[in-house]
Formats: sequence, C-alpha cells, structure tokens
Amino acid sequence: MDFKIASVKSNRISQNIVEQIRQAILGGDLKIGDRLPSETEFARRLDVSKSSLREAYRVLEAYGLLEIRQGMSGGAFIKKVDMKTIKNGLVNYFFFQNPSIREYTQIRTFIEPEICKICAQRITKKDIDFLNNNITEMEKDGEYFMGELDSAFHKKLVDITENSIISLIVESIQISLINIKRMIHTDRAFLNMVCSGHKKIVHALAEHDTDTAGKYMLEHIMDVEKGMLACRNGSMVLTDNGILKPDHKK
Amino acid sequence: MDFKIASVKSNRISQNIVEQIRQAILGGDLKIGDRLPSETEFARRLDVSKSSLREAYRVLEAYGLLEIRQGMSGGAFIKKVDMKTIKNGLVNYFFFQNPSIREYTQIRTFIEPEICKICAQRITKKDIDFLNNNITEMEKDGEYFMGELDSAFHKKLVDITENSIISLIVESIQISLINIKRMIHTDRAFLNMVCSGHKKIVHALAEHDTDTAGKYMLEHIMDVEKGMLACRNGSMVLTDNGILKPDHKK
DNA sequence: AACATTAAAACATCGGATCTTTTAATATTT
DNA sequence: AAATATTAAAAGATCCGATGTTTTAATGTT
Repeated sequence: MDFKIASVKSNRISQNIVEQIRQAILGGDLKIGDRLPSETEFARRLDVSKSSLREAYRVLEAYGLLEIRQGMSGGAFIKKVDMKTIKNGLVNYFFFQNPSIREYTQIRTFIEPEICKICAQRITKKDIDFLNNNITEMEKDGEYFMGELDSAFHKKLVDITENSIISLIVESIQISLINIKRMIHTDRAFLNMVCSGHKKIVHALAEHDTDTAGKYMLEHIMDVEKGMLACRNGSMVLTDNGILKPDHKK
Repeated sequence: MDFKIASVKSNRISQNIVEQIRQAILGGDLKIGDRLPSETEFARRLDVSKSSLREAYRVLEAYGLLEIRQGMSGGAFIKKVDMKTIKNGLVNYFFFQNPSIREYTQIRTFIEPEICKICAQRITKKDIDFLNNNITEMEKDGEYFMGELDSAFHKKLVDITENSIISLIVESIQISLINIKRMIHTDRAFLNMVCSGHKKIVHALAEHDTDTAGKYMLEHIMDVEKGMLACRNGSMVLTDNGILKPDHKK
C-alpha cells in the first residue's frame, strides 16, 4: 500500500469519550445541570470499562465542565466552567512561558488606564470607601498581605467595568504578579510606592476626573515595573530584559 | 465537640497526587522533560492503586503539564503547558460565560490599536507581503475560510509585538469570534467590509504611519462590531445588548 | 416535631489479568 | 558493512470484579 488514509490514530478510549461529551456540550445537546448516567450504567451503555469512563470524567472535571458528587443522589453533572479553573490554567501557562516584567507591564498599560477612565465615570461613594479602606489595610498590614490587597484593589476597578473577559485577564495577571513579587521579595519602599500610587488614583476617581485617573494609573503601572526591576535581592534575579530567573550565584 | 478543625475534607487520592506533582513543578523540583516513575513502580511507591495514579495522570495531562507516551522508552514526562491547552480552556469558558459582542469589542479596542501602532514601527517588507497575500486570499476564497484568514491577519500583527501574554489574549478572542461569526452567518457584505478595513490598515502600516494605523484599526474593530450586530439572519439572534442567544422563533 | 437509624445509590479504591504500542537489541539478508 | 527483518521487554491501555466510603432519602424512635 503506497498511500495513507486520514491518519486514524486510534485515540484513547477516555479521550474519545471526553471529546464526545465536550462536543455535546458545545453543541448544546448537554446543558448546565444535566446529569450523566451513573458510572456503571454509562460504562455498560458505551461498552467500555468503568476505568476508562472514570478517566474521561477526571479529564472533563479538570476542564471544569463536569462536577462529580458522591452519595445517593450524586453523579456527574454538567457544570459551567468557572473562572478559577481558567485562572489556574493561566498560572500554569505563565509559569513556563515566564513572560518578562516588560510583557506584563505592556498589557497592563493597554488595559488598566482605560479601565480607570471608565471607573471615573461610574464609581460610587461605596466603591471609593472600599478602595480607601483597601489602602489603609495595606499601609497597616505591611508586607505580608500586600500582594492580595494590591490585587484586590485592581480587581475592584476591573469589576466596575463589568466585562468578564477583561476581568479574567486582569485577575490572572495579578495572580502571576503576586507570585513574582513573592519571589523577588519586594520591600517596604515598594509597598509605600504602591500605596501612594493607589491614593492618587482614588483621589482622581472620587473627583470623576477621567483623564487624570487614567494618567495616574499609567504612571502607577510604570512605577510598579520600575520597582520590580529594582528588586534583585531575593533568591531570584531579574535579567536585564526583565525575565525572572533563579539566582545561581548563591 | 463544639468546634471544628481546619476542615480536612479528605481529598480524592488522585487529586492529592495531582496537587503534589503540580506543586513540585511550580516549586521547581520537577522540570520540563523529567520522567515520572512508571505506573506500576510509582503506584507501589505512593502506596496507591494504579487506577488512582492513572486518574491523576489524566488530570495532569488535561492541565497540559504531563505528556504520556506508550511503549518501551515511554512514560510520563513533565511538559511545558502549551498555548493550545489554554486556548481550549478559554473557549470552554467563553462558551458558558457568553460575553456580549460589546465585551469582545471593548477589550479589542483597548489592545489592538496599540498593537497596530507598535507594528507600524517594526513592520518589514515581508510582513506587508504576508498581510497583502492574506487579504487577497480572503477576497478570493469568499466566505468559507473567512474566519481563519481574518484570525490569521490579527495573529500576524500581534506576533510582531512579541508579547506572549497579548498573543494569547488576541488569539483566544479570535477563536471565539470565529465561533460567533459561524453562528450568526456573516454575509458577503461583512467580508467586504473586513477586507476593506484590513487594506486601509496595511496601507498605513506600509507607510509606518503610527497614528493612522492605530486609528484605522480602531475603526475596523468598531465596524466589525456594527457588522456583527447587524447580522440576525442565522439560527442565532443577538439581543439588543449584544448577547448571542438561540433563536426560539423558528 | 425533633432526632436517630438504616438502607440504597453512586462514587472511590484496589489488585490483578490481559492487550497493545513502542523501541532497543538481535538476527538475518543482501 | 549496511540494510532489513525479527524478537523481546518495557510501559501504558483496557477490562473486570470485589470492596470501601459518602451522601441522602426513607423509616423509625423518642
């Protein structure tokens, strides 16, 4: 035989099941809350072993498409993929991709000043209180909770934008930045710089001053980049092009 | 007993293994290319059944962290998470989240004009040829490959930016937009509008005219939004706030 | 009505048998 | 000696059936 048919590449059974169920979901045949048959029943119907089916369930669960509950009225239920699943995936991806500080900064400068401008128009008294409180907490609690509080500040702003895509992006970047900050051990000076930046932003937001709010956010993002690049005292070092590497000189 | 200890919630064995291996990777104890022990050996060492271990492997594989090869010198190898894994996850996520056209447009307007400005400075003759060729193809092949070609056009520009985070975002959005365009059956007029927009952009890029390139990209993105909102002749309809829903009137 | 018990449904885990794929080593042929 | 074919072993893929654990609904008890 001197030709080949469409590379059938007999897939794993579990992968086959996964794809079929995924397509059924994307095609609308399976909806949120729908329950798949029990393991024994479904395995029998598909004419595969329970093990293969269980492996498929594990994968779909990892995709965030399935929730499996034990017990009498348990089973496998189709589930809406939640943001946590995706954020975890992005953290894994960024871990290997190891984007430079410059790359993080660049995307932030594209998005966050614009977010800030929108916030300047929509922000409420309650939001301002939240943000001010966040800054106070950060000044008080010092370095320990810095990452989380910083993250919460930017998350609050992006939430006001009410754009789920942008929220996902900004929050995922924040998680990765927290990890980097932990590795390079940002110091007290860094924290003060962040607080001062946040304060200026909130002030402009409270005045509903669109352009100034955007401008301050941009400056803040650039300051954070500068601050991170200046921190080389941890067990990690930043190379000149801003990529984080383990410090082998120790 | 009137108090509770830290909710130990005995995890699934497989989930336990997954978390341990994931942490070993994120902590640097396991590196790309490292091979885990064989199923039998590892299961024995962890004192769990092969089934549990296999389920853990399936999950790690779904996360994109593991590659499993059969055969003599096969086994489970730690692997860099690739973009495909993440893009798949994002497609799943967006399927349920079902962001409005407005949300897609908004993030695009934040990012793509800026990308375009950078391109105006860096673009080479070869890039221009590629883009022109892409437009020609689109005009020729008509509706069928429109989505892929359109996607490739924007991917080319974002690639020039050399920012892996932004590439991931733009490409994922393009995939989701292709899906939406398929559902609402964009027409010939839509394709012509896209081609015309792309042409203007390429022209400005070829002249290295930063501001004009950015301006044309912004206009193009807004045109695409208008075009999509105008298409209500498929089996799906767009509600007034731009959210895509099945058309129940048929 | 409140609480305790029990039974059943469904997932979780185990261990071992068998099949299939892949490759390295060996043998054979040219 | 080089190319080709064969074989054996390593490792994953699949299956089966037994047993354990969780959860809840039904039932019974106080």
